[in-house]
Amino acid sequence: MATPLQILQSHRLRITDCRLVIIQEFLDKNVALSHADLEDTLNNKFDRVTIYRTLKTFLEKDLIHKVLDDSGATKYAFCSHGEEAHGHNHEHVHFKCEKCEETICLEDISLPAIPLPKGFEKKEMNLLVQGICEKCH
Amino acid sequence: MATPLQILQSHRLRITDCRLVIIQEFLDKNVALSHADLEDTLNNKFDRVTIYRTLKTFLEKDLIHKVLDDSGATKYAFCSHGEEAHGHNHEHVHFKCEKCEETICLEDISLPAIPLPKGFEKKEMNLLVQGICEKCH
DNA sequence: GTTTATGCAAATTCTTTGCAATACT
DNA sequence: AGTATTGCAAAGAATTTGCATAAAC
Repeated sequence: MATPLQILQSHRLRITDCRLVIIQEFLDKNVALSHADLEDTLNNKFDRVTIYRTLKTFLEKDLIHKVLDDSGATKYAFCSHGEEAHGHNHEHVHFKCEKCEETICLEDISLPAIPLPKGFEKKEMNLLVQGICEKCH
Repeated sequence: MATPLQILQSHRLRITDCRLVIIQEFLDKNVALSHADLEDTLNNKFDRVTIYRTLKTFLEKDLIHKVLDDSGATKYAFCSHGEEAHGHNHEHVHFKCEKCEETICLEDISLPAIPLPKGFEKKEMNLLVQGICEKCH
């Protein structure tokens, strides 16, 4: 289990407070987080803009990935360690609870192959399941 | 095949130019459209706000549904006729092309059941496949 | 010392709200 | 006539950009 420091180092990113704290957040909460979520939690410790730029950098370095959401807010989740290991796993299954609004990655669930029409080439698949989560039942 | 007029009537919505034209757009282009897409096509024929409100109304009446997208823009697609017939089909498969950026509904493809962990209850499923579409190959 | 990240201000874009005028039934 | 929809103005989110300061390497 890598630490925030190790994660930054292995991605050749400069070590800064903001980056360390945001990675820690993703590791602690195991849910998808939006910019607003982070801003709330970090409670003005860092500038709004810095958080945006940190997320952008992490996205570019494949440290986090976008999580689909129909609420309009862009959410991000930490890329799991399996993904880091062998390049990238472009199959994501997420579950969003309609009550608590939390989105979690269902990492153990693998997506079956989808038979695409002729001429279509798949690069990435994202499945979003919405419903009621275990905690809210 | 229902006309825009018939569609509005069957949903007990008032017949207005903006609504007719937007439904026609959805029927013509068979792709998911964002507010900006509509604004561009309708080229200032209707106010920005009116388009927002029309989309909201159509969403509430289940005439259109949100299409997941990781670009930040909210996209909408017309609900197919099958859906209208028996309430609502909450399983959507969409394909988004990374080149032309178009998103189409793959209506014929059905989603396999996903085995969720205990305590999770599924209400809706959305699969977004990204890659290269037939036209862009 | 050089490069990169941060904070602040401000600009853009996206979306919603209030209200009077207009169109629909 | 009565109710719902539209357009305009303006407010409110969400996100991006520029630039000087500060921190990382």
